[in-house]
Amino acid sequence: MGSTRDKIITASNELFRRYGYNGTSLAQISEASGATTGSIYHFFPGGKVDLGVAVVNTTGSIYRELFEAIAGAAENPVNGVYDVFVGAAATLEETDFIDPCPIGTIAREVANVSDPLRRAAADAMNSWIDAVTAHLTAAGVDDDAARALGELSVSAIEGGFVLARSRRDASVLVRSGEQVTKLIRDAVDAAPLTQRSGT
Amino acid sequence: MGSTRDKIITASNELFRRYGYNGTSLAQISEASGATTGSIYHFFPGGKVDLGVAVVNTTGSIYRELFEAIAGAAENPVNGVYDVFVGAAATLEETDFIDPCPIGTIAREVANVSDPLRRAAADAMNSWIDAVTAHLTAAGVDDDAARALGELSVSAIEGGFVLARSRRDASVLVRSGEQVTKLIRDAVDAAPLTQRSGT
DNA sequence: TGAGCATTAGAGTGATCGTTCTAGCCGCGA
DNA sequence: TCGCGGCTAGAACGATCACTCTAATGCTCA
Repeated sequence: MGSTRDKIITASNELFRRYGYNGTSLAQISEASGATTGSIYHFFPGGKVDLGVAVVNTTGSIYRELFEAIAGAAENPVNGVYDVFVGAAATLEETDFIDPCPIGTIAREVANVSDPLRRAAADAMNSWIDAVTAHLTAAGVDDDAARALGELSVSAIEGGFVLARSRRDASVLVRSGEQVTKLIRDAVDAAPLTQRSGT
Repeated sequence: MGSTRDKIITASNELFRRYGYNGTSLAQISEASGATTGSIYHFFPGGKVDLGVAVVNTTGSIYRELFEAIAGAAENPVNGVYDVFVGAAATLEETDFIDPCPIGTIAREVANVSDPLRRAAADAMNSWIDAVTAHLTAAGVDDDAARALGELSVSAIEGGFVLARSRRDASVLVRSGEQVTKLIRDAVDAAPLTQRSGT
């Protein structure tokens, strides 16, 4: 079920990443998804904004799950976030520097114009920060410190995308990941031993 | 001289920050600047891209000088970058969360579409990183470490703008500034005493 | 004053924008 | 077989897009 709807969201996601939100037309989305204008407005009665919100919500959930999968597979809690930076850099190079994240682009374009889109973007990024915070508190870091590191991680990745795509060189993400990891290591080392988990 | 040209660039800068690059029309720029279409194409024969490049170059220089002014006025080398984060947060709140930086927005929108704009954005951000690097090496930090911290600073600020504007809460910039400052303090403390300058 | 040129004025171009609308298709329950 | 509602098809709408073009203006320097 929802196959046409899914195709519309998937096509929009890719187009937004490549051309931005305002830079993508519904005609492009129609052609790329194989859905007609009628279908798009059937599933997204609010038009382009409705569609944008759906893309942001969907991508937000996917990336949160991706973070949890990567961080969960890390050999130790300190390296979980670093692995995400490295993975993002690899993705960027493999896709010829297409934006890996439509949310940051949409947020910057329309944060002052569309409240629904702004809120959806905030919710998505907050959910990532929640995930990083949970990951670090599980390693014994206190909540405030963990959250500050989560915010820095998300900011550094989103900002790193801008820098990496402009330069057409993703290595900055790896270097920023190393810097953030230093802070995470210090925070984990400072945690009371009794609260630490993991190896 | 260049008064009309300047007005066009200033108006475009403000509109790009508020509505994005693709979200701003030449008609809006014409009205906001008081210049006619003819004048815009007289000064920017390449049209919107030409204008965008000029906005990026101009803003890039201004922000580089602003960083140097703020960092130079800091009471010690460690706090220079932190003061920039705090200043950015204050600006964001004073302007009702209008994007302080048109360059990040333009870069994300058109990095895969317009090479001149992509390169101009890269040049601007690289010049900021050069400035941070120079600031830190003057405090004795070795060049590679200083550059990595410069890259993280610019990424964290650009990414922080996305997060702060979506949340309509600029405090994340202050917290990220604190985290980055920890790394800078460690780097300065690790520098050989003979190379340190400042108090 | 008058020639020459940078600049401004603004109507007009075809293309494309997001959106609306009506007609028809399809599969399923009775 | 019929009817109905979810879904699709795609033409059409007015608005607006980036851009072009021809004239006219105003400033400078002789």
